[in-house]
Amino acid sequence: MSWTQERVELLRKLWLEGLSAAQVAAELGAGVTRNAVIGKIHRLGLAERGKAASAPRPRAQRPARAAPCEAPIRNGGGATMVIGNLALAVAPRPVVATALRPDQEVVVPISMRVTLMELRETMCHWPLGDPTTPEFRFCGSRYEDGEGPYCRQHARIAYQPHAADRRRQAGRSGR
DNA sequence: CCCTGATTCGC
DNA sequence: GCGAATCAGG
Repeated sequence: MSWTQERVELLRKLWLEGLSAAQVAAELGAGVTRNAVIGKIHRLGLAERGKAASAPRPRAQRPARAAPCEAPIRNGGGATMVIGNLALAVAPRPVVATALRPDQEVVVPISMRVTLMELRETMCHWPLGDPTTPEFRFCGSRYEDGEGPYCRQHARIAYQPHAADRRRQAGRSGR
């Protein structure tokens, strides 16, 4: 994602409105980190934002560059989705490939949806919407009992057998 | 632990 | 120019 004129405008607007760098990054959508926002803010000369940020600090020597981390590959064939510098480990097939039937739809009130920055370990990690748009959110519901990465409703969907497996199963066991 | 902005420097 | 890694701090 590059800094197009529109994106720079949105950045400037949100930043001057007082949003934090992380909040601005979340609004700009997946692939934009708060570091990217801060870097751009400085290059644009917007760092002041009226307020004196903090006392001048001497230095911050940058240590040797860390080795690039490997793309996460998890238990038995999860996929990896890479958006910009963000690598999302997608759980194995039941989660990624399960199609929702109408009666399985889980309606998550907009009020309880959260951005990536708002997502906490204790919140449901079920993705909602297109990760490449600023509207992308996570479910954000609290777990029922401190288990798994999903709330009860989404866990039901996530861990049910894949549709193809259900068909195969049905074919095997008769009918 | 959560978060904030600032800075350096390899790319 | 870009932004990850890191720092310093609340």
